[in-house]
Amino acid sequence: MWKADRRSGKSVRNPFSNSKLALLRSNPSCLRPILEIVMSEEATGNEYRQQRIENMNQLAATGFPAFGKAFERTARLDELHAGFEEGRQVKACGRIVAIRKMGKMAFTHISDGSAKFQLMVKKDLLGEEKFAAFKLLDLGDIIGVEGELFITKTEENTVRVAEWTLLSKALLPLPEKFHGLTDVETRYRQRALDLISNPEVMEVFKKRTEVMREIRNFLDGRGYCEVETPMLQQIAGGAAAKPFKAHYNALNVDVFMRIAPELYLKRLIVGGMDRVYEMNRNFRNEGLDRTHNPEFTCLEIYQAYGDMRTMQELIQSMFTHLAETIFGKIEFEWMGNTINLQTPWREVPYHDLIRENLGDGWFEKGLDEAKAKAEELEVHIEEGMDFKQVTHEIYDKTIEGSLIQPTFITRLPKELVPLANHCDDDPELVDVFELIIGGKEIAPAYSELNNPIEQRKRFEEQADGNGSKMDEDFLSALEYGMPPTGGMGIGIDRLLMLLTGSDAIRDVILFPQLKPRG
RNA sequence: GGGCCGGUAGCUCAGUCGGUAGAGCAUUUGACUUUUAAUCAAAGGGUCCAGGGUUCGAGCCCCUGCCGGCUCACCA
Repeated sequence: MWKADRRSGKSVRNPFSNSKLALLRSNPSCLRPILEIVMSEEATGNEYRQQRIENMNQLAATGFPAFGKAFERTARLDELHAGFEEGRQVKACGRIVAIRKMGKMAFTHISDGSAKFQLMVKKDLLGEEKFAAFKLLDLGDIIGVEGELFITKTEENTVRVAEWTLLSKALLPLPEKFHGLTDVETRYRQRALDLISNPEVMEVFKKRTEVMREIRNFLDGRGYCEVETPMLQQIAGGAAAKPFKAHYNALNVDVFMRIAPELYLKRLIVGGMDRVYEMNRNFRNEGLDRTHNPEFTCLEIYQAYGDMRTMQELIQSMFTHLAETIFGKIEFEWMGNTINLQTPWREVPYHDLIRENLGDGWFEKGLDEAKAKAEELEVHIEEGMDFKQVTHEIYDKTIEGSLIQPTFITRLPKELVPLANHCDDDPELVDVFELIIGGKEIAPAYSELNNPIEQRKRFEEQADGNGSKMDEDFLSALEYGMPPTGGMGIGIDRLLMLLTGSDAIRDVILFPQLKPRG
């Protein structure tokens, strides 16, 4: 009777194979759960899930309940490999990621996210019942085992299993073992599956954790103090970007997810916190592509009595430190280029870079000549752009992307960077750098503007008559006096793309933003 | 937003000229005590992204939509 699936009318397999019948004979009470499932109208799902539920019930009936309790292991699997010692009795656990069953023995690989480890299960060691039950395990199940370490003929570290227990039953099948999960959409939507079946993905995210920890170590070691400033802001300042909007009921005010922590960190500098940094999420209500996610992680650092040069030294030391301590190398492959982080990095003033690429006489040219050159380079120029804007457009579209090795662009025109101090020798230029690596902007740094009158003026220009956007609290903080300050912002996700050789920001963010599935 | 490409079994992918829906892995059954993409034999498994249209007949051709990838543009 259980052969008939009422829903489809199709036949289903007889769940009672010979080996299973052997189990049933020894414990007839296990018939009940099997029948409940097989006969149940609720028994839905695909063939695999159905099969695994049957296996689960048979395991439960023979003394292996499907969802166990905490398991005290001797060590994690990577530690087990590291401290391998033949003959040692150990307890180990993990998810079954490969299984090779034979008549009276089986080999299995378990993985706990740190490493894989081979298990050998033999009938004569376990006894008939426990061995038969072991053969009911499915790929993906999580088990704990106890046994002796030894090395196989093929010289692989292995546990000879004397006891085992089921810790968690996997009801859904894992992706194919050889190709893993490659469907990009499924990988992002079901990151857990991605992590289980693609070890290199796990590796990237472990590196992410290490990098963030090491950044903190590095900065803490230099006396920088990590702080947390508001994510919910009533005025979204510190950058020019569209914010996400929310409403705070208790105060009946609209609030914004922050687009940058800058204005709060500067308040702390005013308050006397000498060296501060914040490494956390920013939110920008903008497009989504290979290098942009609406929430992204940014490291902002401010140092009182410093300037752009302070930041220049800091970022070179920090990046090479990360490269050497975490990755053990100084060269990285990224987006088809080899990038060498060996310091000192090249520094070139903006105007020199332009002349280098567009000719010595570039800044003597007129607007029409510049536009003609833009056209020649297939750079689109908007109506009404002036000479500086045309120049910058050409820079943006053709020069920046060609700077593969780390390059500091300095002495930018003040129009491009409204929140920085001007250069001592030229009020038209600002004392900043933009760090370009692999043709991508990685970090800007400023000698911060600390003149409150000038700051107010620039805010007013930026707000364009919309007074409600002015952060008056910040301006009055500045009026109490902010020391000369060096500041820098580093896009952590992009840094991680570089260090891990990832081409897409989604590959370094665990749960990237996706459209809802229709 | 524009252009191009894609969505077929749990996974990875084929699918010819429009004519019975295919393979490998996985699953099930049988064999198997040193395997490791185990092996050997057999079997089962499909909302061909969705909805329309053309046609005697559509996975395939046409239209619309959804989701994704690449790319260009925009925004910063």
